[in-house]
Amino acid sequence: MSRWEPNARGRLEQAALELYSERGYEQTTVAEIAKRAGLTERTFFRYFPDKREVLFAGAGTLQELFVDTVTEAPVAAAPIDAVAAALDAAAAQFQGRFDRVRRRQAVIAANAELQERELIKFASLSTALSDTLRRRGVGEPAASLTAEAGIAVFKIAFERWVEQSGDQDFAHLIRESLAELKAVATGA
Amino acid sequence: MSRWEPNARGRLEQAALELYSERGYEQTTVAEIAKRAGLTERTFFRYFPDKREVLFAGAGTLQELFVDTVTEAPVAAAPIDAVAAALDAAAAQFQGRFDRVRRRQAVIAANAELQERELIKFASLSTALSDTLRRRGVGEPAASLTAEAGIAVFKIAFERWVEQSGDQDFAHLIRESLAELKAVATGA
DNA sequence: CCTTTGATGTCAGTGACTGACATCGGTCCG
DNA sequence: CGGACCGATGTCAGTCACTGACATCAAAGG
Repeated sequence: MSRWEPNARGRLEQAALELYSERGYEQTTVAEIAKRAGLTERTFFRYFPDKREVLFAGAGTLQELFVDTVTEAPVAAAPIDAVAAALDAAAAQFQGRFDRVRRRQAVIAANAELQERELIKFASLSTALSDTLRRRGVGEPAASLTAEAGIAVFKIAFERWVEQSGDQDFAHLIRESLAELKAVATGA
Repeated sequence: MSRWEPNARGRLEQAALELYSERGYEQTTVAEIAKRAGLTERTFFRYFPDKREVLFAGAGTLQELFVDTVTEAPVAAAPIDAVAAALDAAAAQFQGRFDRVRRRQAVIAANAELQERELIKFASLSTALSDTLRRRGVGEPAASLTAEAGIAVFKIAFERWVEQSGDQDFAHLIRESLAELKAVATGA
């Protein structure tokens, strides 16, 4: 028998999401999160660098998925299409977890600090995407612009997906937004 | 004779930029900023809601400029061209202040928290732009996508402008980036 | 059996930020 | 003129996010 309950990190994430949902992000102290997870405040900060990051554990995985998908796209694929493939792959990841994603998003939508953190995660995604495109031979500023445009499409499709009741396909919303971007960019 | 030195807000902004430049954002305490401005910490927080915001005083003005320029664009102008006009107007605002802008940007580039704040300012700009476009009759998701794409162009042109020695025209970099976005979006 | 290791706890800080209240030139009104 | 009021600032005490230093102790390994 081990000395401690297993999965401390997961318990902290769970407790944080619950408390942020119940009483709001600002009204929750780290000590309370730790207590609900059966740990101390100090231990919380051993797993997460700050109070916000506990909501963004999945960001690293998502970024890897983006990078891998772009890397593995056909050499002949245009940059924007390689990025589109990555967005589709990401959509598939989210598809099954609608309820949890939505709860998390409601917490973020209610607090500006959390929105800042979300934005920097998107920015990091964009940078990673841009780097990957450059490794495929895309120049600047094309790589950065393609990455930013792709993330914009993702953000807007994601918003729309979360807002509605869950019947619309995320991947479909992404394709729609991408088509709209192409139309809009050419001055339609 | 008035009871206090005038322009407390301006003195705080100046002191903050100096100190953030000299020893870095994290190594500077709000008490130090206030002291250099001849005020107390408490007064700092009466002018700025937090330690970061003191660097972003101009954001409101910039947003007004964006919104006004888009509002006044010819009715016949395509959404992306109305946004392009706003970017040009913004470029003109920055053009003369290269040194100060660059110093500020160096501070922001050195600290993740400040980057988060900058990102949420850009996001706010994007939302304002999107709202303005919708008021011009542009639908969704076209309005949001046009706004996001426009901000992406601005961000990337801005980066390039700040990185180089100041001889390249900001407005020119914006036009270049916008052209590149159009090319990239269509799958070039 | 003893040593080492790793996850956790304890404790004492620092600094951002807030609420409540005090201060005191300037201004305005009677 | 004089007192009431106002608004920018100061003072003070408190909360909470976050950090560094050190202690604890079951488990793993020799």
